[in-house]
Amino acid sequence: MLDLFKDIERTHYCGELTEKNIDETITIMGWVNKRRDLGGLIFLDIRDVKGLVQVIIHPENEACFPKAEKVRNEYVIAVSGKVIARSAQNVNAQMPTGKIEIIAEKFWVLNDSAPLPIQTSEFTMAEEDLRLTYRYLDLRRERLQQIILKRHEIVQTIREYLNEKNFYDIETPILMKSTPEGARDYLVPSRIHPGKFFALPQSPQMFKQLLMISGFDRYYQIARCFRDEDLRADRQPEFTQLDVEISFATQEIIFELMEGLMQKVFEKTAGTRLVTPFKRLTYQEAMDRFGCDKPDLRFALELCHVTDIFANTGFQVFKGALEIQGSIRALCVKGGANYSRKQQDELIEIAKHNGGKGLAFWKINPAEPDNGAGKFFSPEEKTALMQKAGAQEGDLIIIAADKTELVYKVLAAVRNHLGSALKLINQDEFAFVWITDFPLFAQTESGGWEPAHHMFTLPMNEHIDWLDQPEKIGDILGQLYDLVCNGMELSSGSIRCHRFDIQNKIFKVLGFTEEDLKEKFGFFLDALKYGTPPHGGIAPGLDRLVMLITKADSIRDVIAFPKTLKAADLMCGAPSEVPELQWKELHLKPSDA
RNA sequence: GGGGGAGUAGUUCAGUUGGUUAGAACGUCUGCCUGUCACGCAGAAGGCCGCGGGUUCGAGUCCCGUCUCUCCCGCCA
Repeated sequence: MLDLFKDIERTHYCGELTEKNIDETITIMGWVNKRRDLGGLIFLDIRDVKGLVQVIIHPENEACFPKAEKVRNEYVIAVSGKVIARSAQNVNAQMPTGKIEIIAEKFWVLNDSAPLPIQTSEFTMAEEDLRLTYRYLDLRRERLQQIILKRHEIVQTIREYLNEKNFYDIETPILMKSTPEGARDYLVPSRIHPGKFFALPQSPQMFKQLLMISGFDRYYQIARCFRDEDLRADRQPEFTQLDVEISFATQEIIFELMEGLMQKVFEKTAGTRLVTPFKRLTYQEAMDRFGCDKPDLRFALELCHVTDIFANTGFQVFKGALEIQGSIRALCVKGGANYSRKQQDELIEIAKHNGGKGLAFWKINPAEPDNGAGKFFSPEEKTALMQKAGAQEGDLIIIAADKTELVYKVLAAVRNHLGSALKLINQDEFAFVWITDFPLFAQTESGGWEPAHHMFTLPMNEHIDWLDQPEKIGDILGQLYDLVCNGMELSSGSIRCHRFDIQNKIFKVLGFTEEDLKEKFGFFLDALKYGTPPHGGIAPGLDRLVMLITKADSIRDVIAFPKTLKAADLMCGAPSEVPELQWKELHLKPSDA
């Protein structure tokens, strides 16, 4: 019953046929998306990557009709026929090709199909595990096809832009040396070197810097990166970054380049004109106003600092925060005085979930001034609080008091929740903001220092001398910057440390011994000695960019073959066990566990 | 490592206080149907109720364990 595939030539894509093709005889190939058999007349919706078109098979056509009666959904067929206009009452306004249809003249069944284990219509969506097990079928879903094609478009636009700006696309190794940077490495055992391992790159960081030293002054790569950490809705173990590095770069040069890139990408692929230059916030400003370094600027709702107002408070919770040198900060919800107990409890849950102990609430209600935490506030405190928060009758004030770090975290989470709960967010907006002036180092629990972002960053010029002053280390700001959009960290970058002496000092602050340095970074420190140009770069996360543009809420939707939250590939069954012979060849022994 | 949600037909789900033969829709199969487009009508097949224990006269339902998917915290320079 199947026809051999020969001497058939596709002339058009289904989804690209329009009224311009009327009266043409064309040949399409694709999948039977839907069969509607009326007994004496059969309609087939044929699908290809460009879309759907309706084919009619009349019973008078004795060559086609018996075949069309036998086809089922997802059979692969080819049809030749004439494109005709649909009569007015038969136009389907929901369908892009709904004004035309094809009268079948020749009909080939190229392949059959077993009934699908998952439904791919827009009306039902299988559970995640099944979708991932049959990913190649889930990818037939219109929405996913559109995203994957959009991703292609975005990548093409990026390449076009960077090529125009004289950037070179250079590949860097996937098998590289394990280095003690942030995340856990994916390791690959070496057969030829017993007991030794390659690591998959967490990013091509060192290679791109080495390329600057070689003289390729403008580099980019659509680079796959690997991190063996726990997953999230926006985190996969392997993901893609647009890796960019520029010699003789300043922060301003990089900002301008990225603003131009985003503008072009959003204009071409999202149909949105972005306003540049983007807003800028220093890290400290972002923390003070929004409680986090990736604020969603699509809505206002800012934190306010009210520690001073409660310097002499009698309220135990606030007192406790003051005693541990913490702070008291507030959010003012306009018109929030009608917030129910249940809604307040919901916010408290969010606070607890983020490590907080709770929240204090006070509704601005002159008839009942002592509601909520208000009964612990003096009249002066109330006046000052209202003034500082810009609150008026009918508003709700939400207060967190704790270690400052925790207060930020809790209120940032509450703020984000309120943003969507109170529908303050314009879903069509893209609110870009640069976050700058990050601290270079962060204190570890044991009192040492670790890189706040990464260890190859140049401190602010005026802070370079502080590397020699232990008491100043925590105050050193780096030439670091993040590009944030709608509360999502889209890119991270920095001006790198091009001088051997400074880089060496940074490593010392981080507590590397001479031996460590030689062993882990010897080649890199060596390279810095041989004429390293000042340079810097940035690495936008491609997956997140695609999520943003396609409004996908899971990173799985923007990657053709993603992994589950446990970093497994359900379709091929990876990771998998391997024969004992392979263990031996790789000089590995099964663990006792 | 920790916390929440979910797991019942091929798929999405319902399943009351623990009580006869576990239901619906979609899909599949059969028949009818010449303008359908989530086609319609009539009928049929289809179940290890995730898995393993336990309580009980009796478990999809209660208890314990375990696996998987998912969301979040930790983690992710």
